[in-house]
Amino acid sequence: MSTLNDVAKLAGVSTMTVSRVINGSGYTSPESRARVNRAIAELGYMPNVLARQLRSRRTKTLALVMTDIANPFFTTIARGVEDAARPKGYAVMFCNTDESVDEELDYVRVLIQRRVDGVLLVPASDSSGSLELLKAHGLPAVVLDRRLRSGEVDAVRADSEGGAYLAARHLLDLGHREIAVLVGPESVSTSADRVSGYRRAMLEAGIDPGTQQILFGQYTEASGYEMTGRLLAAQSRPTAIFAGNNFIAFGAIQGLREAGKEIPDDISIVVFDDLPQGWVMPFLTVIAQPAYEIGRLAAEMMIERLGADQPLEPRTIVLPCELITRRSSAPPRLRSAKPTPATLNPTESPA
Amino acid sequence: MSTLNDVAKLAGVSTMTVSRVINGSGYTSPESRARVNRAIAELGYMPNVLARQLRSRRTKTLALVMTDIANPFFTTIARGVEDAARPKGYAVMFCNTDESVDEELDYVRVLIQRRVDGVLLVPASDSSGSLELLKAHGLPAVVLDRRLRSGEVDAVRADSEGGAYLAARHLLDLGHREIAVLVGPESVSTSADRVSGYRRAMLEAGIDPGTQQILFGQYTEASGYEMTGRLLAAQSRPTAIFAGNNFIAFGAIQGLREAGKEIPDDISIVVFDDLPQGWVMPFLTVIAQPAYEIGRLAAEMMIERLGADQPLEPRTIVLPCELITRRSSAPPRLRSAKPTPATLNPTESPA
DNA sequence: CCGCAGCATGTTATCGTTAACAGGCCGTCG
DNA sequence: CGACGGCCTGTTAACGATAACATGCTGCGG
Repeated sequence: MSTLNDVAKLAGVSTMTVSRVINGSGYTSPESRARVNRAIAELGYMPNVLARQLRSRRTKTLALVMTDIANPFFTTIARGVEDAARPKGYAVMFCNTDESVDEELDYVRVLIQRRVDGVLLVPASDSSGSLELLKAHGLPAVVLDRRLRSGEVDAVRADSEGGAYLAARHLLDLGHREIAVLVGPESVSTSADRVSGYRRAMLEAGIDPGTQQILFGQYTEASGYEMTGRLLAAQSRPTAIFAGNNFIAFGAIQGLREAGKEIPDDISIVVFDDLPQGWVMPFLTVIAQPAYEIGRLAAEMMIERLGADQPLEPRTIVLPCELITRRSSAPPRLRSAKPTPATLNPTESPA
Repeated sequence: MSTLNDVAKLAGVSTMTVSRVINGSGYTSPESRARVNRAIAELGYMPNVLARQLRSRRTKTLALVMTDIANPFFTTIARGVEDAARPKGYAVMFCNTDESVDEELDYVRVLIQRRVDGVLLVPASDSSGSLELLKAHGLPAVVLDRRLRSGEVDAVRADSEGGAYLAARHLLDLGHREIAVLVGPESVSTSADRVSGYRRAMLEAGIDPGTQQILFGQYTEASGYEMTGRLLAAQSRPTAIFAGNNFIAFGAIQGLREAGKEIPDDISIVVFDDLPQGWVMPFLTVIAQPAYEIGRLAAEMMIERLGADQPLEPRTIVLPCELITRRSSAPPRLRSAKPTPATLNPTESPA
């Protein structure tokens, strides 16, 4: 494996001249450039990225640490990150924590050891210590998707409270008065915020949220299924469900189907998070988050910070959500007419 | 960010002693160990992986370059690779080429520059030059899934010829005499081999493969759909289809459904590649490849080679495929009894 | 008492690159 | 003519770790 030095010898110049030609930095004569390029071609020289990174103290690498790489919401964020980072010469490492604080810390340690330039973090918990660890080693971070108590850090997220308000508002407008809520862990800000937004809409409509079923669980299909079971076993009979994310919705739909409930005839459902083509997409009424934008903006924020001469003040960006009305929500108790076959109707196998 | 040197100073020893304590190499007294560990804890020291890798000339990193990261066959291989590599202290970089030779070469160049220890490659083509480039820079490679003309390299793959033979044999045993074949590009060895195995079975059964429809396309859903269209437009009327991989099968199923063909009543289908739970899985008769094993063995082969004192001879491992009979294949023209609802019946939304 | 093996530690050079600084040459301007 | 600024190149010293070798101590056998 040839080195800068080999190239320099062959071209009859110093290593610095070779380095300057390769990086296009400093002054080089057209003549040197030609000789160096010829030598590079002849040797099939490839720069050693490790040495470069060690010396320059920059790896041109960002990391995206997220809680569930199987969730289209996060893969969409990942695409946004990558699309913003690549053109600026940054590589991206993707890390999956499965909502585990320990995994998150393990990854953060690895990232520090690899000297990534910055970390984009979807925190598994408010108190993992990851941010402190990063700060202690001088790595900048941007927090994605979730709020943290400490505001001393860049953050990009969607307006969960506002989105949930839209969802509840939509169901109220349709005439629903008993609206159950199924969300993730109470300790995760998105859950809390989505419940807040829901509460605000209910209060505005003159309904006491205390009379409603609000269940906290996990952001998983299994948990959605289980919560739906509890919902249906209870006394009250909600005419609509607000599902806190797409996976909870899958579980809920499965549970409702098994219980013989038709959507939206027997029960309406509105979901936080849209889904890409090929999933259950054309059916569900959703609150769409600008996932791609969240990823893109977070990466841009990070890169801007890395390029800044002096330390920047922490910034927070909150993006609005959008209600997309489809066929899973309708006025309550529409027992007479059946506008659609009313089952899930998944037309295509995913590909 | 503290360094070995900082730790050494604080502990009152030399950097080498610290290095030895951290790596557990050479002799160290319990006393030094204690002092060093205390200093490490106090400083929150984390080793600089870049410097370590540069000096030791090993990155403890493998790369898996594959042609379609969305295909469960390859993600299963990836799991096998990771599970074999992790316990031995190797990290794995995953690279997706989308069957493009240019992307493949780009990745190979990046991997050389990053000085990965070895590359596991699913070649996009027989003649990309990737292997030559790797060899020129002294990086060992293992070729996965596909045959290459040059046999001078480690290789792990499934027995496509034998698997295809099983598939054809199965359909012949059911009584089919007109069996169409839809596969990927003729230039990819797996396509060629699957057609060979099919041919052998047909000849054995006294049928001239020349009378059959054998279509080459891409290993994609779109191509499967398109080829199925051509199939149905032709004169001959196959009673069975042998699909060269899972995505081709998806396209074919879609095409058959649109043409009003029921599976397996009107037409049987056998597919190369099994699918994980949650897909169309419990329905399709498949030739299952030991994907996980392919990945695991390839990684083990590579790690063995990296640890060997002297150069090893190139080795090739070919693993057998398995026929798993399910509901998509049946005797031809069973118009009378309908044992199943006979449509695809996808029960669950994927999660 | 000497030599040698086993333990423990330190010194020096190096991995391959770039940052920082130091010229040297040429032309131009005061 | 000397100073100065734009070009071009080279030298030296890192970046943070480990390989290789050197050294010094202890205890044991001959």
